[in-house]
This record gives sequence, structure tokens and C-alpha cells, in this order.
Amino acid sequence: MDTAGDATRTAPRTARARVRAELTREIKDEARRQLASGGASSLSLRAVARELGMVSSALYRYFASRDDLLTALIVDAYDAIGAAAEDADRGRGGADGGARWLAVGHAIRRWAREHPQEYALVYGSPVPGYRAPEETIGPASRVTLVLAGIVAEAHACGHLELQPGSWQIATALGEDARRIAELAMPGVPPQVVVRALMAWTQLFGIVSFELFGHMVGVLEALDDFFDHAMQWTAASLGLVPPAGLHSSSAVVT
Amino acid sequence: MDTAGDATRTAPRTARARVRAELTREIKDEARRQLASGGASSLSLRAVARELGMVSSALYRYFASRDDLLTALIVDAYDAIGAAAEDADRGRGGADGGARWLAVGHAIRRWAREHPQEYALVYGSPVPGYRAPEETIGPASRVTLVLAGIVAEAHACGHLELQPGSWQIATALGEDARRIAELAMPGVPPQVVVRALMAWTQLFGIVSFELFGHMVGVLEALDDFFDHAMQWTAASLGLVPPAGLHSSSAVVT
DNA sequence: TGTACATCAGTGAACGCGCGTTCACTGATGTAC
DNA sequence: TGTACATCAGTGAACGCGCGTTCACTGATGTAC
Repeated sequence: MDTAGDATRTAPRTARARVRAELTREIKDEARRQLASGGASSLSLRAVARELGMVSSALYRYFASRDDLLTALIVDAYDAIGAAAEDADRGRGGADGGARWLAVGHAIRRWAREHPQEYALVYGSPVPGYRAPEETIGPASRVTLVLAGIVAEAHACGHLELQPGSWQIATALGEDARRIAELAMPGVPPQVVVRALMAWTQLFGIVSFELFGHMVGVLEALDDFFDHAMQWTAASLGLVPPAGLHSSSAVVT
Repeated sequence: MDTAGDATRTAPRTARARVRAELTREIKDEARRQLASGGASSLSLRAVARELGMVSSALYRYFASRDDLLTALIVDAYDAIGAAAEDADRGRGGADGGARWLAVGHAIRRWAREHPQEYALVYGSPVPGYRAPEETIGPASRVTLVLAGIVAEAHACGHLELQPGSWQIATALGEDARRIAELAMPGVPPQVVVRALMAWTQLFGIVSFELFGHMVGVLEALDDFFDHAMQWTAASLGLVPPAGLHSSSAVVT
């Protein structure tokens, strides 16, 4: 929602700038296409240039090196998955933490299944010889902040039902939890923060196992399993009263 | 525990065969070393040969192709992680499911941290252009069977404390669970099987996030967090009475 | 509105490199009698 | 124990390929006056 003035100031002014923005996009699109059919290590500047009808050296007007192009793709992937999570959560502010948790979880999984190589680029094995620069940190945390926000808001509204049972937390872990709470889930007690971290790793653990082939021959009802796991983690976080979960068809993908 | 006759029949008889076995091992060792410093895609037959003082074509006496060598490394990695799990569980048969679960979980994580690139080879993004042949299936399931065995034996001994609360399971998921129970955890009810699948993905989800860099700047007390998560999943499986878990120092890595 | 200059995009050739795999070969090791 | 032949390991040259990156260049687009 920019003002007209801001829009014209950030939008490309000259024809040259417009063409440049367009071609930058086309290069990334073609690179993504190559990513989809062969993974990060088979992404080649020459092949991208060839496919776009350019000479390979021309790409250096747009990206300083192959690693720069890779970084742009990584940032885009983080941004895309973050946006998918934000979109799924938009307009659901406040009340029903359980429904929000399920909606965001399913949105993350859906994006991952639709973009398996981009998912692998950011959540798979690190690309050998590639060091992620700092500019990836912000986009990387978007999706995590959506999940944390759900817990934080449920807590702020007093909707978090704390689980019974005293689970002691080791000192160092407790400090981490307090730090994380301050950053992303203000006021949320350490026990819940730790449980949120478990839910976070649970979610991505399932999605990664699915996409990386470890469920083949093991599980077939992948949708059901994921939904079940999301309901379980929602309950373990206190986003939902444990007795209230019976049907797995509450949220349909 | 072979008989002497079997041993002599399977052991290399001639000098040639002994040298061949030795060199095969050396090739894989060197390949592993290259894996450790650059990932699967930077594994090169020529570089391996160079390092061993051979000519590159000589490797084709030992492995029919680069993919064949990669397959051997994958099988070895699965076998190594499976053996690590089995070793940690050896001699603990029967009684204390919680302790076994923790010991095996920590052993898996320890192996992964000591062999990050081998872990990434099997649990990270699939190697582009490489299709895992059937011979990897057996070794791949070793580690999983150890975990399943702990749950199965706890159940068989009547030590499994079923969690309260009725969690309905979708039909298709229930069928998967029954099939898995038959294969790996006979007699274990579907609810527990599903919870075991969640514990399984939770475990590898944490290890992968750790090794692939997603905990950097988030969590520092990685040991504590993993131990906490393992205790939590053990309790959720009923391997341990929920009230019995207080200290996280029960199992030391 | 028109000119002079600066900026930029894209070209094409080249550098230097490493890769997987094949093939005809030499010489050593193993086997059968 | 000794000889004749078969098997195998390793060599070295070659094929054909693709890659990232640099560089001097041409011609088009934009800017300042």
C-alpha cells in the first residue's frame, strides 16, 4: 500500500531499467526451472544463458557470479515459503490458535510439495562450497515468525492451555528459550517455547522425509499423517484443548 | 558367528582377492574423505584415483561407474548409522524402554554429528540425477527397525503405558499403521504406531536442522534440546511414565 | 528540440580447467594338468 | 614341482564434453546542457 509518490520512486523509471528488471526475473525463472530438473549443483550459468538465447557472459551484467544467482534463488525460496505461511495466516488474527496452526502447517507443506527443489535448496543438505551470506537470514526467519506468532498471540489472549506435568528444562536450554521468547514470542513461558521448537522441527522433519523419499514404502496416507501430526503438536502447545480434537478433516488441503 | 568352514569360504582366499578387498576399501575411504569436504556432487573418480596414486581408468576394475561408487557409499552410510543404533541398544533387551530409546536416539545423533556429509548423503536432499537402487532399502531400514523394536518389545512386555485421550486416526492412516505394525512392531496398536512415526520424524527432523544450519542463531543448547525432545517422545510413546521424567542428565552423550 | 558525452547491455572469442568413460595394451597373479 | 594358459589389475592416451569467468569490442539507451 504505497502512496503514488513512493510507487513511482521505487518502480523502474526508464525503459532500460524496466527491461533490466524483467530480464533479471527471466534469468531467475529459468534458473529455477533448471533447479527443478537436477538440483542446485546442476545449475549452470551457460545453460541458463543458452535457454534465454543469450551469450553466457551477458549474465554477468545481472549477477556477479554463479553463487550470487544461487543466493538470489535461496532468498526467493525463503521469501516464497514465508509468504505462503503469511497468506495462510492472514485474517485469522487472535482467536483460534489451533485452526491457524493447522492452516499454516498445511500451507508450508503444500508449498514444499509444489516446489520440491526449491525446498531442498533451503532445507536440504547445504550446497557444497556455498556459504549463505547474511542477506538470507531475514527471509529465512519469515516462516518461523509466523509459527511463533500464532503461539505468542494465543498466549497473549489467554487461550493457551498449559499442559499439566512438570517438565524440567536444563539451564542452558531455558536461557535459549527465554531469549527466543523475547525475540519472537514475548511472555511465553520457556516450557512452551521449547515445545514450539519441537513442533517446528517436527513439521519440517515430516515434510523433509516426505520430499526426500524416506516415506516411500513406509507411509502412504501422507496427508492424513501430516494432519494428525499437526493436530498433535497443536495440542501439545496448548493451542487446542486436547479433548477437542477428534476428526482430522477439520482442515482440508 | 560362522563356522570355520564358512569363514574360510567367505574370506578372500588368494593374495589377489585380499588386495582387491583392501583397495576397494581404500577407494571408498578416499571417496568418503572427498565427500566430507564438498558433498556428493563434488565426488570425482579422477580425484579419488589421483589421491590413491592410480590412473582414473583403474577404478573401473572396482566400480562400474561413479553412480556405483556412490551407491556403495550410501549403503555403507546406512549400515554405519544402523550399526551405531544397534550397538547402543545391544544388551539392553526387554525392560527399560525409555532408557533404550534415549540411548539409541543419542547414538544416532552422535553418529550424524561425527559424519555430517555421510548423513547428508542419505538424509539430505536426494543427489540430483541419482536414483537409489533397491540394494539400499535393506540397510536403510536398519536404524528404523531398532527404534521400532524398542516400542515393540516394551509393548510385548506390557511396559507400554498407553496415553489417555482418544485420538481418532483417519482410515487410510490406520491401515498404514496396521501394515507397519505387522512388519516391525507386531501387536502394537495403530495409535502408538502413528506416534512412533511422529517420534521418528521428530528425531531426524532435529538432527537435520542441526546439521543443515537451521539452528544457528536460534538454539545453542543443542544437546539439552535433543535430550529433552527424546524424553518427550519417549513419554508420548508410553515408554516411560510421564511423571518419571525430571532430569535431563539421565543419559549422557 | 538538439547535440555531446557517459552509461550500460550484449557479443564473441578465449583461457584454463576438470570431468566420466572407453580401449588396446602390458605384465603380473592364479589355475589346471 | 613344473609348465601352458586364462584371468585379472593397472597403464596411458584419447574422446567429447561442459563449465565459470575475463576482456576488448560495438551499438544502443539515457542524461546534461
